[in-house]
Amino acid sequence: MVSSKEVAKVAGVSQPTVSRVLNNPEKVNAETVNKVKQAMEKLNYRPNSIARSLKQQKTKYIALISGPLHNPFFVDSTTTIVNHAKEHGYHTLVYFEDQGDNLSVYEEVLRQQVDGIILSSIFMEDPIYKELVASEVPFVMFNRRYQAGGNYVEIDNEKAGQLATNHLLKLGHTKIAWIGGPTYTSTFQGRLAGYQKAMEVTNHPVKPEWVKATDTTEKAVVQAIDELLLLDDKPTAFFAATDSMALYCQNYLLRMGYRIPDHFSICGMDNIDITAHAAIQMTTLTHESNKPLGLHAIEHLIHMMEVESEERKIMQLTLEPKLIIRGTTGPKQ
Amino acid sequence: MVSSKEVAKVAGVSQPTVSRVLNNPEKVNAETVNKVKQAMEKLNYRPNSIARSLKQQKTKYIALISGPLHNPFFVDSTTTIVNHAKEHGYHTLVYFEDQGDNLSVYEEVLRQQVDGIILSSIFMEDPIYKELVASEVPFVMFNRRYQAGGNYVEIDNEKAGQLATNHLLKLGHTKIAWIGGPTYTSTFQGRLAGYQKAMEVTNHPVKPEWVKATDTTEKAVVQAIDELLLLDDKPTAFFAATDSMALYCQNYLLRMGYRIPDHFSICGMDNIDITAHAAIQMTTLTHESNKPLGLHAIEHLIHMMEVESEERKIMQLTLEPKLIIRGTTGPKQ
DNA sequence: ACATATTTTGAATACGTATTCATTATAATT
DNA sequence: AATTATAATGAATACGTATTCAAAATATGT
Repeated sequence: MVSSKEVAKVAGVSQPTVSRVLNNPEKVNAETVNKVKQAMEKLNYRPNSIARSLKQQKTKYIALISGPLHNPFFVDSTTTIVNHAKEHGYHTLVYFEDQGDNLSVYEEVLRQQVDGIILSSIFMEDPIYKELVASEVPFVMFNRRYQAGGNYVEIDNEKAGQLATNHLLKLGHTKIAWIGGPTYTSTFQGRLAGYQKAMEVTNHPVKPEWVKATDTTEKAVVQAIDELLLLDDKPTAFFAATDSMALYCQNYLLRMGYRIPDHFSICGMDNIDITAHAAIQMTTLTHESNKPLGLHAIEHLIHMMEVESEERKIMQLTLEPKLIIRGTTGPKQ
Repeated sequence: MVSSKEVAKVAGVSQPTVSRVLNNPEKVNAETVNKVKQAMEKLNYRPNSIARSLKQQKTKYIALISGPLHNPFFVDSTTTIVNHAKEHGYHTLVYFEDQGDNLSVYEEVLRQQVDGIILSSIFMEDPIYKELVASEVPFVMFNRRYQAGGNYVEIDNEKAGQLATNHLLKLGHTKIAWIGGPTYTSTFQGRLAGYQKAMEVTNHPVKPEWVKATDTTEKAVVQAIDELLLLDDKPTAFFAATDSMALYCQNYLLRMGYRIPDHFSICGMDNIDITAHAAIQMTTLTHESNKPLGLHAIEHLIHMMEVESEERKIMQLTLEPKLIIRGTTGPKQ
C-alpha cells in the first residue's frame, strides 16, 4: 500500500508536506504542490482514512441502527439517511435491530468510534439509553423514543391512534380490532393508547380480545387475524399499527375470500409508497411535515456532530398526524 | 477516551498485556487476566477498532454499493448482506449508486480500506472495473456484471426475457412492449435480448417503438406508457424488466381505468415480496436457487476475504430463471 | 543441584496520518 | 543596511493498538 511517506520520497519532500498538500495546499509553495501531486498521480496514492481517523479522533462514520426493511417505512428512512449523510461527507455503517441482542450491536458500534448514531430501535425503557449517554457520542432517535429524554423525532402516536379509530367509528364500526407490535416501544404504546382513548371517549367498550400486541411479522399478523375471526364478537374493522402489518392483514383477508372494505375495513399507518398503489388503496396515516422523519433525524445529527457539545441544541419533535382516506375503509355493512 | 494504556496502569501491567488479554488470553497468567478484566470493567474500556484496523491492516469493513431501494429487489439483498456480514464479524458501509458520479463513490470506498466490496451498480463497460482490480480489494458483483470478467452472480437474463415473452405470446399477445432501464447494464441488455430473440424465433416482428429503454423511475415508466398507448399498433402486453417498473405500470394503467389482465397483460421480473400480495398478483420471474442472489454474493465475498489471494476461487454464477404465473397476465381479448 | 524447556511479561516498535515546533529562506519595513 | 515579519519546510511526536524480541521467572527433567 502506497503511503504518504512514499509519495514524499518520490516528490523529494517530507511526509508532512504531503499531508499539507492534501489538507492545506495554500500553506505550501505552488511548485511543491505540483511536484507532490504528480507523485501522487504516479503512485496512484489514496490517503488512508483509517490512519487519518486515528490521528484526528474523528472517523466521519455514523451508525444507523434501523428497524427491519421488510417494513417499508425503514426503507425510505434508510435511503434518506445514507444519502444525506454522504452529501455531508459521512459514511454510514448500517445495522438492523436484533431483538435478541441489541446490546452487542451497540457495543460494536461504539468500538468503531462513530461520530454519531441514529436509531429507531430503542424501547421506552431501554438500558441502552444510559450507555449511549455515557459514551458521549451524539445520537438521535427517530420513529421511536426513550421515555421522554434525548433527541428524537416521532409522530404523535396517540393522536394518530385516535384519528384512525375515530375514522372507523364514524363509518359505523364499533367492534374495532387493534393489531400492532410490542407495547414497550413508544410507537405501539402510543398508537394503542390513542385507540383506547378514542373508544373510551365515545363510550365504546374495548374487548381485551380485540387488542393484539404481538410482533410485526406476517406470521404474527396472520395468527392474530385467525384468532380475531373466531371470536363471537368479531371485529368489523382493523386498525393495524403499521402499513406493513396492514398489508399482511389485507392480503390474508383477501386470500380468505373476503372483500375489502365490504366485509372488513382496514386502516394502516405510515403512508409507505405502495399503499397509494391503485390495487392496494390503503387508508393510512402520515404526518404534517414537508420532510420525512429520517431527514429530520439526520439533519439534527449532523448539527450535533459539527458543533461543540455545549452548543448542541436539543430536538424533541412530535409531528402532527394526518389521516389519508383511501379504499380499504368503508361504512359498516 | 479510555485506552489500553490506562487499563494497563490501573491493572498494574503493561499495555501489551492488556492487548493479549483481549486477543490471546490463554497466553497470559489467569490471575493477570482477572486483574486486567477488572480494570477494564472499572474504566468501562472499549477497544478502539480504528487503531486495531490500522495496525492489522484489516478493517473488518465491507462496502455495499447497492441499487436504489425504491426497487425492492435491493431491499432484500441489502438486508441479507448486512446481516450475513455481521454474523461473520464484518461491518457494512452502505452506499447507493449515483448515476452521476459513481467513480467518486469508489474512490471514497477505497480510502476506507475496506476488506471487500459488493456491488450491483456496475455497467457492462465500466472504467471502474479495472480500478477495482488494480486496488486488489476482493469484490463481487451481483445482479449486474461487467462484460464477462470477475466474480458475479446473476440470473440468466436473456433466458428470462425469452420465458416472459414466450409466456405472453402463448397467451395470444403479439404486440408486446418492452419497458426497462438502460441497456448498458447487463441486466437490461440481457432481458431485452431475450425478448427480441423470442419474438424473432416465432416470427413476430418487433416494432422499435415498442421498446422503451429508459430509466427505472416511476416518471419514466409513466411516460413510456403514455407514448406506447398513442401508437397505432399499440401493444396489448407489457414486459417490464423489473417488478418495480411493473408495479408502476400496473398502477398507472389501473388509474387510467383499464382492467388487468382484461385490457392489458403485465409481466414483471424479480419476484419481490409484494408481487405475491392478493391485491397485486403480479406475474413475474425468479431463479431456481434456494438462496437469494445477495446471499450467494456475500458468502463468496467472505470466502475471498478469508483466504490468501492465491487460493481464491472464482465465482461466475448464472442462475436459471423461472416463470411465476399470477393474475396480471391473461389471454389476449 | 544443575541444565534445559516453558511460561509470563515488558520495552521497543510499527501501522499512516496530522500537528506542533523550530529552522531556514524570503519579503517587507524602517 | 539592519531589523522585523512572513512563508515554506522538516524533525519529532502522537493517536491506540498488535507484534516482535529479549529478559525474567518458573517448571521440568536428569
